[in-house]
Amino acid sequence: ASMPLPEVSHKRVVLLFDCDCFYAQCEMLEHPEWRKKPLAIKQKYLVVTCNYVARKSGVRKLQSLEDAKLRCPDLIIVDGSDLTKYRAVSMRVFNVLKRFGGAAAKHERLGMDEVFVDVTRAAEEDREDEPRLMGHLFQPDPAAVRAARTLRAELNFREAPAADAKAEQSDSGSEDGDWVRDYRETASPDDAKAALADEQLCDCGCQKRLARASKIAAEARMALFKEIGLTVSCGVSTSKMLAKIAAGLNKPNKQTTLLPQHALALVHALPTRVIPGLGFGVASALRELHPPVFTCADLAREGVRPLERLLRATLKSPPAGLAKDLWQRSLACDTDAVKPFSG
DNA sequence: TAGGCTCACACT
DNA sequence: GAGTGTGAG
Repeated sequence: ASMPLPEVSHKRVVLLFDCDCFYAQCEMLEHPEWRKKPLAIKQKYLVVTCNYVARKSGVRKLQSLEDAKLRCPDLIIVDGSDLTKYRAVSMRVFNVLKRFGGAAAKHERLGMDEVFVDVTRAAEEDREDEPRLMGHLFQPDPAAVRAARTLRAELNFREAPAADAKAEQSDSGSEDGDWVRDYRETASPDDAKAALADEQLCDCGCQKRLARASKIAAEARMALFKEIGLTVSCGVSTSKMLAKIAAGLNKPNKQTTLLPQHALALVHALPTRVIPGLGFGVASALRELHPPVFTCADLAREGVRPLERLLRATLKSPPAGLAKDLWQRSLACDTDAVKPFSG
């Protein structure tokens, strides 16, 4: 190991709110009669998004209109090239979310349909002894846990959650029944038990902070539904990357918590494209390598120096430090801060 | 040296 | 597609 291995503290708590099929939901707000019908939003000749009824028929994002109509002859198609309506709803979403996480929270917009919220401070406040975890908890299977352990050992990478000074201080499921379950109940008994299993406890207090954050997430999602009528998926974890990946695990209209001690078991087998900042170009170049680099574990084993060479060969002018950042993220370590007022 | 501009690239 | 944001130069 030639490069300093990533430092992982679990002190931050980051939420990612991701509006389900955003443009389609905006249209359904104006046309409730479309809610139970297959609906696609087009720009030029492409379906840019579609509701979950349409997805059941095989309609997909960025599919040609032709394909979509073949798969779903009764598809309702709306032109979405005028974005003004969507921008307005997007700002309403952002303004609702700004009320959550307390005065110290930071909110960052990503495109029109995603918002990161750093709720570290609110999650630290110790007003509830045993906060209940809301929504889903990601649980790696034993094989994935073993694979992550092997990868860590290979790279001599020790997770060091020994808290630093700061942390130490302290379906379209839009039917009503679904709502009550997802917002009002805690995680399933199995999830809750797993969260408290001795071997999975981390002594820095991240479980409690994430559980508190999961409650904030549930309250915010409830507010978005009541005040705007939108369903969102949410990821709860300790970095932007992990929150984003977590949000994708249960969709639509669900929230998922990812404990940092489970992150590598989830990330190691995923394609390199899950790493923020690693786009189509770099991912393709990585696959051309011999042996090819497909997964985050492949990239982690590759190391920083080879990645630097590949970036120089692939990109016109690779930003300084990009190789190191991407490599650290391949080990589920993402230090990118939530940047406030990005919208 | 600070700003403004374009470009490539990534993100939705 | 229809944008926005970022870093390099």
